[in-house]
Formats: sequence, structure tokens, C-alpha cells
Amino acid sequence: MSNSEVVELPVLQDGDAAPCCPPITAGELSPADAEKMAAMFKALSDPVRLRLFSKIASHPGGEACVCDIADVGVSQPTVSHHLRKLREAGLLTSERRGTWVYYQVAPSVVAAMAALLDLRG
Amino acid sequence: MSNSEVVELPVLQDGDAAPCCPPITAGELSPADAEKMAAMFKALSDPVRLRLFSKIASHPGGEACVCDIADVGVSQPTVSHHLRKLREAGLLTSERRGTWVYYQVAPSVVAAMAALLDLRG
DNA sequence: CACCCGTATCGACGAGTGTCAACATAGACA
DNA sequence: TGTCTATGTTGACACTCGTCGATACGGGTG
Repeated sequence: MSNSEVVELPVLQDGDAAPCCPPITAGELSPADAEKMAAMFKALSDPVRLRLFSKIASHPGGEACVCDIADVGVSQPTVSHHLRKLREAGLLTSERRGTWVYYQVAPSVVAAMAALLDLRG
Repeated sequence: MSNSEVVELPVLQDGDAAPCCPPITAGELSPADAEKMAAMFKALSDPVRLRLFSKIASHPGGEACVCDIADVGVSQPTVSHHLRKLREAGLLTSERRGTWVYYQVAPSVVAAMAALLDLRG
């Protein structure tokens, strides 16, 4: 349940505070960078995953129990499936505390997302 | 070839200078907003599309002829297919000038993308 | 007009994705 | 130990997606 078995953590987490890829307008994306960025976007390209992610991100501390966010109109296994995808993409981390499992937004991701969506024009 | 037949232009272009959706950390995303945002992310969730988009975005004026960007390792019909997807997602616009077709990055998208990717963790 | 070049569309194929019901696993508690 | 609750995993299904070759369209140029 910890994240130790996650094979690859793409994008935004390479060092600690620097994004993996140059700005998209700075020049042609290398195939490798394109692959990493696409993986991140892909993880966010499903409405259910987006709602799960926003529910977690908008919780105090950027963390939430599965039981608090599971109401998105799909079955429980499907919720679990989507949370796994987000975790494998490096956007979430998970931690079991007693009976419940808590998901947290990976640190550097929040700011990047907020900046994208809060941007005026 | 003009964009007049595009059925829906999602995200980031509703008014002119305001994004369609609230910041992801501001609260739970509504199902409708999640759908719109997911459509945008989906358009960017393919490495080939990402490279095409970055090639156009990094060209002077944010515009490029297809012939200048077509070298991404896939066949010409596939390039055309991906450019259409980006256009249908509202991320690009296209215009025919004589023999060649030019694609431009939709205005508000550039800044948002750059902000996301240029952000320091 | 005929020809060539740049780009879009069509049809088909294999691979991947979202979803569910059924089952498995892990803690809490009696 | 046994049972209940919360979550993850498995297997199957329909559907979508990325890709290509073949073909069509549109505009120069001869």
C-alpha cells in the first residue's frame, strides 16, 4: 500500500523543486520529455480522476480518506482503480492509517495545477 | 478547413480572458467542469500531440506550417489526425494560405501552459 | 487542360481504457 | 478466533484510441 512498488514517478518530481521539462513554448519537446508530460496529462484526462484529484486537493492539508471522496458516481472498485492510476502517475501518494487509507497530493503538483487553472487569460 | 465546423471549444476560451473552471484546489470540481478539463488534458495526453503542440508554440508568432512540424516519427495521415484532435479540443486553430496549412496556438492557452510548466515546484 | 505536391479523410486493425461483479485482503473489535 | 467494514485485485466486456495504407481534395504550375 505504500508507494515503494511504484515503478516510475514521472514529471515534476525529478529533483525536488524543479519541473522535469522545459516550458512548452521554449522549444521543441524532446521525445523523452513529451513521453513524461503525456503520462501526467493522461492521468488527468478522465473526469472521474479529475474529480477525485480535486476532492483530495481541496481537502485541508491536501489529504483525504477514500471514504470521503468515493462518491463520484462510479462503483467502489472503479474508484480504487482510478486512485491507483493517479498514484502510479506520481500525482498522489497513499498511506494506510488503521482502517482507512488516506491519499495525499504529491507536493509539487498542487502549485503547478493551481497556477495553470488560476491563471487569468 | 476553417474552424467554423468545430462543435465545441472547451476550456480556457469561454469568455475571452477567464478560464472556464475554478482552480483545482478551490473545491470539488463539478461534473461538468471536470468533463471540460478532462477533454483538454486528454488532447495533451499523447506524446506525438505534445510534440506537435510544442513545435507550433515555440515557432515565432505561435504559428507553423504543417510541413515544418510533420517530422515526429509517424505517418502523414497520423500527423493530420493529431492536429485535428488538437484543433477540436480548442488548443489550435488552422488556416489555409495557398498550398500550405498553418496552425496557430489558441491565444489563452499559451500563457496557461507556460505558467504550468515554467513553475518552480 | 494535365500533373504534381501538400494535406485531409476513410477503413481497418491491434492495443489500451473505463467499468462492473465477484472475490481477496487488512484492521478493528467482540 | 470469528465477524464486520474499508479498500484493493481479478477477470471480463464494450468501447475508444493511435496507427497505417489507400484514397480524395485543393491549389499551384506547366
